[in-house]
Amino acid sequence: MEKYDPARIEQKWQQIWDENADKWRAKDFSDKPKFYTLFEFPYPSGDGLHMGHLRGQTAVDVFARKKRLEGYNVMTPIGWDSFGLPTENYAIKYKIQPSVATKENIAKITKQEKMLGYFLDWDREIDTSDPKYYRWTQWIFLQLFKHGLAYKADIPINWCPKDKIGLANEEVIDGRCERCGALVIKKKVSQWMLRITKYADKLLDGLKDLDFPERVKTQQINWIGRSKGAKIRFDIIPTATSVIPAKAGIQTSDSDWIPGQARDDNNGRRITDNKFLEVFTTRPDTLFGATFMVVSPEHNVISNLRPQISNLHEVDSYIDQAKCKSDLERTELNKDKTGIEIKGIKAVNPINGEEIPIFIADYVLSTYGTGAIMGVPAHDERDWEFAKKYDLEIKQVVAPFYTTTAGEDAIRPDKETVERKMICAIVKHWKEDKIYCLNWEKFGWHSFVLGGIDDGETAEEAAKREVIEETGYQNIESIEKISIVTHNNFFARHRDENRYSISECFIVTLADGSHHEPEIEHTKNHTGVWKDRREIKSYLNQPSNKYYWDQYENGETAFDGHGIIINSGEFNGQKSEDAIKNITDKLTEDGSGESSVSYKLRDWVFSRQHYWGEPMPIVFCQNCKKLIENSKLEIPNSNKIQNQKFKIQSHNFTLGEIQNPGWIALNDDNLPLVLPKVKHYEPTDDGKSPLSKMTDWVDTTCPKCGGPAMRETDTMPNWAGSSWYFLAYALNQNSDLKSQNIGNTFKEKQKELAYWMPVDVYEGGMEHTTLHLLYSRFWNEFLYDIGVAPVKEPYEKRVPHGIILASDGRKMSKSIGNVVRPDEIVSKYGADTARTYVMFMGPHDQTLAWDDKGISGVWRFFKKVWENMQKAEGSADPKIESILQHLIVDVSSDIEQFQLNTPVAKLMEFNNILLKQKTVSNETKSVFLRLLYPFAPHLCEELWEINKFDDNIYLSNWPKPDKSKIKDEKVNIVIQINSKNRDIIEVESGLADDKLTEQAKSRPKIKAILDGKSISKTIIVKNRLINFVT
RNA sequence: GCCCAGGUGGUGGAAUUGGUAGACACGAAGGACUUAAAAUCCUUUGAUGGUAAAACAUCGUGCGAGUUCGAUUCUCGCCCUGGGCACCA
Repeated sequence: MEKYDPARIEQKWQQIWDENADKWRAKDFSDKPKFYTLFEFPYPSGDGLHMGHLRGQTAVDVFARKKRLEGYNVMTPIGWDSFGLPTENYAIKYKIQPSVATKENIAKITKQEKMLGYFLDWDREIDTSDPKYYRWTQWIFLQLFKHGLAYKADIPINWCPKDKIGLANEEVIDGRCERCGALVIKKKVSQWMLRITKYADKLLDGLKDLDFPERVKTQQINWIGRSKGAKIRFDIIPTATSVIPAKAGIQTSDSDWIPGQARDDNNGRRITDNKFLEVFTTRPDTLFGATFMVVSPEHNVISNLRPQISNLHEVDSYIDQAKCKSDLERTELNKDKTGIEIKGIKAVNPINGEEIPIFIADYVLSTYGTGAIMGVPAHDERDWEFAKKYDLEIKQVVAPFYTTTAGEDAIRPDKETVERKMICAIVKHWKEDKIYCLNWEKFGWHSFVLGGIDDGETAEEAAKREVIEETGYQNIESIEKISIVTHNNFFARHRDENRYSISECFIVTLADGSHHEPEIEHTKNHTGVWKDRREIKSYLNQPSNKYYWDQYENGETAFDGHGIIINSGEFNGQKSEDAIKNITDKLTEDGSGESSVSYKLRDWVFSRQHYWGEPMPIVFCQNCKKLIENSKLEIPNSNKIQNQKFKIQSHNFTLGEIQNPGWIALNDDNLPLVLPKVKHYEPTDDGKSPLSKMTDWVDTTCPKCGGPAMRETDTMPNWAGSSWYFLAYALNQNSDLKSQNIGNTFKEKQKELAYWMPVDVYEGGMEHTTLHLLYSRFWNEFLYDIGVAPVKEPYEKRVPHGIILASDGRKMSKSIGNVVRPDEIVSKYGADTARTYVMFMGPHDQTLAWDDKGISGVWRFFKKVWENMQKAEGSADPKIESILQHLIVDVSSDIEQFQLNTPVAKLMEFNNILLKQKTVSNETKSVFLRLLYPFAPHLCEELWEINKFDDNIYLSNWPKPDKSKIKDEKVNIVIQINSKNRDIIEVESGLADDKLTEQAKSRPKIKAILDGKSISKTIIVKNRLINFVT
């Protein structure tokens, strides 16, 4: 027998598979059922493949190889996501053309891919930076534009004032430029945006039927963040000292628009009015509690009302400061809220006419809702903090409501309900860390001191009186109110009536221990007990008391739950749920608000001021701009996605062109708009893409009117190319899509698309859940709406993988120097070992720290497989055959669920059994090799050949279990007494309960323990355990 | 801070989804083979107590409570680690 030599056999089989690719590669319209597997295509960086690729791609290859043996026509395509920052930075640093660097990197990674022995559809290879590919990306962008889903807006970017370049978030470290360390500021830049928000509901609905892990769905749902509520308009009035001149110097334009959900109409324009401030809230029921308003620093109310603002200087400097902070820094809850009042104006609460101050504060983001909020400190935590800091009124309008619906305290419909005003007192010991509690023995209640408020008495007076009466302690040192009032509804057994209590809570500190025995009339239902502070939480069993204790212990906070409306005029007594509707209705009637839906999802910033990306196939034409603006054309307001044409004079304009006056799409025939070569890849001093320096490229003619026009010099973000690549694979464009008319080709390839889509399994990193996965679903749904994509949802099933950390538990990073690369392992142990070990390391969807110590285990495993599979043929051992059938079932279902560590363990276990055998039957060898094959294809292929089995293993069939070979088995049954393991017996599987009980009781050990005890209960779990409870 | 995960021996992990916790593998210790090393093979390996050795007993799945005959698994509260937070891919 030769030695196991992976280097030799891996090369040999890779060549054979390559030469016979026709036999296993995906074919359009094969007789076999199709199966489309997909992994996230790699970014061809200079570093080559990393561990994440190895993990993801191996999992897909294992799965796909099994599927092929099961008779599917499996596609596992590969391509390159090659536009992006790292290559551009590399180009700047080494003065190499990005396209050249990309080609080199692709060649390098291709070699690595082949070395790992993956079955890949190389005939479908794509490259996002190839003009043959990106002409389609450009075409899709134009479709989005034509359908009114692309628009220009002023969006802040990270700007390094020293280097004079825009920075990616990643390039900003602690608010400073990664390269030069200068403080980064926000600079507004006119950018292309995609209206993904218009697809928010579709993206939510689409999730329902998809086979995505729950956590992926939840994360997308939360990211989209749909919330129902109301828009409410607060009039703005001048304070006594200033007067607002009508519409003074106020302009309405698109550039005022801040992305988000603040729009009423569908054409990207915001109706700006200086006379009111619009807020979005999910809690219109708290409107009476609004005691101030806050606008974000970006809000246009500031620029619109400059003449009225009396402290402009202060306001402006605050805005400047806010520019330096990221959203993350601004919203950090533990940080001190900052803000200042805008003096000279006030807002009027539309529900009660109250005049309230307006603040500017950076904890309000311009990107969510309308960029302005009503401050309801009693019922919102952030507002609470802000109000505390700036000493603003806190007005409770919702009372926590505790109602008892079960048990002896449940409300009884046959009894009268009596409303009472109550107090609750947390009585503190004068010296020790103890609280005085009441134990209502007869009723089972544990509470603080409770009592009613008598006529003519204030709540505080009542609290003092009740404390003295009920506890007998005479001297109160201090009394302090907890601001939130609660409502409670329950059956009061001690009074035989339903009680509706409105309860206030006081913290009463005793001065000393001077004590008179309380009168019996006050204490007949309960006894008083001093409880240690730490025991209180578990001692109390009255919900409102628990709430008060929580407020006392952890400090008072806003009550943000639903409850009963108070201090709200005609809405008093309503439940929050009803008041939300009723107050919204009232506002709608008055014209000062309406119900509305808001999303956390924001529109997609689609521009980059960089070189290495897809050029935007669009030009700016002054003539056309004037033509459109002078036409005074009304922009239709429709939710439908349609490609509407608008005729102005002799020209047809698309919806996008009407919405973005002057911006004219290139004709399809002019695609691709090829990225021109430039001398320098650095952005210009004013932050524009290096393309802007190429005046002979920028200056062009308008495809619409033929007049002079300028090209857009921004490029698309890296996400663009990856948002439709799954369709590109199905298009199989390398075979016959050389030079056809772009606009029609998608339609001509409908059959191919319909055959392959949707992707059956999409494997990828958890870190892509909210961006790439959502963006690509958006594009696909859009393409579906315009009749290009055959299915609504592109991915049937999503399988996430966890990242592989370095052995030190940190992310692998070149700068730390803790990177391990797949190459190193392959060259040492071979591809089969590398593949199998990375599967064996741990559950596929979990984060793992790399540890190369374990590799030798897989290596030894394969050496033993090598020997076992070359043992002399022997007759089949029925015991081993039986175990083998279980192995088939287990390995099959594990692989199907992408649980790829356990099948390896089970195969090892079986191999260890074979180790003890002198001979192995051909049947066992054949099944075992096929089960191991997806993990270690080269090894199994070689052993298949050595055993002279038919054909090649890659053309064989996936084994099926043969039930007739499964023998009746013995099982071990644990005998427990009171759930403690006491003994274990072996019986035949499926033994009847009474026989098992008998056998178990007859065991001497069990007998001894059970002696003299009576068994109250016997619990039997089939084939697992028997438990005697005494 | 917000959203989503995870926490089990010295290490990576397993556990039929509420039923023998630690499969499989690494590492370590001892032994065999060898002039020696590597490779290979055999034995032991959660902790503590116990025994000459066993038997056996107690504890043990981040911490604290709860539900249950029984909890790594379910519920609540807390601590820690990782992923994402919109211009990295």
